[in-house]
Amino acid sequence: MIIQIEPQSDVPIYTQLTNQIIEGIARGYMHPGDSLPSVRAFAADLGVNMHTVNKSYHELEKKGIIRIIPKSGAVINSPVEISNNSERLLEEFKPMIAEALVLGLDKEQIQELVTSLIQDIKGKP
Amino acid sequence: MIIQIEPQSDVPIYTQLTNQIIEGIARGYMHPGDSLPSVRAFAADLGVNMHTVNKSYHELEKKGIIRIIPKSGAVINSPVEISNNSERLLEEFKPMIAEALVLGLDKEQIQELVTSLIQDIKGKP
DNA sequence: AAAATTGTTATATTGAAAATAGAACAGAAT
DNA sequence: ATTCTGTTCTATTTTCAATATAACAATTTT
Repeated sequence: MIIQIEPQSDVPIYTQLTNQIIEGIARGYMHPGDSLPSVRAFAADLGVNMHTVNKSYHELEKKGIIRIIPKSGAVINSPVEISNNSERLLEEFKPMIAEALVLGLDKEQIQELVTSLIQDIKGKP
Repeated sequence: MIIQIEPQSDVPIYTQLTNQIIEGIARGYMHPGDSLPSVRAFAADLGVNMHTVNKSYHELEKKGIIRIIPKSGAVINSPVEISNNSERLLEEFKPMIAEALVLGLDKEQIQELVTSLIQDIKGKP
């Protein structure tokens, strides 16, 4: 799985990494039960610092997407063992929905946008 | 319209302000053509610095939601005079959709989430 | 059993961003 | 004419992002 980091971006490196790992799982490049690379190996691979990868892993753990086993590694959780995050998801989605509405999109157009994104992600290639 | 700033939050004050203004417009508390308060008055009202409000206004202008008329004020744009932002919206939505998928939500559940948010916002009270 | 690898923790430094503060300017509104 | 507007400038403080080492203890590998 290919990760592309843009050091110049205004979005922090650890967030870029978090998002791309999530997208990689969503696309099926990685599966529940799989281990993520060690923070050191991954950092060396990406050319970033170990702590930057570590921060990303802990962000993923906070979201419930992986579990970090001390002195061992990071493992991708299966959806069934993830606690209910609908509350947090709602709060994360709200600003975007509001923005789309203000920009003039109606309900159907927003649903189309969501649908096309889901198909883009799930229709792997 | 009531704005609530949480200084302790990890999301910057100017972003909190931007999001709440957007939500306020989406909810119909403010309308296209309306003027936003002056940066000074708003800042005094919120108990924050003038430049923080100014930064929020420029963020809103970048999104196309308001226009800033030099030496005059900030005015809410109508949707029709907003250029096409679908490209940026797609990029903003993607990480959230991917996260929702990884957390185990299927297409229908995500659509439901979006629908409930839209109804919450548009069904004013 | 010994060596290597793991995540963790701690400290330190650098650079950028966030937020505040005060001041001054020129155009607009009253 | 006075006030108010957004703009611009400089400056400071604080926080965050990122890097850099180093050391520790437990797990894995050899």
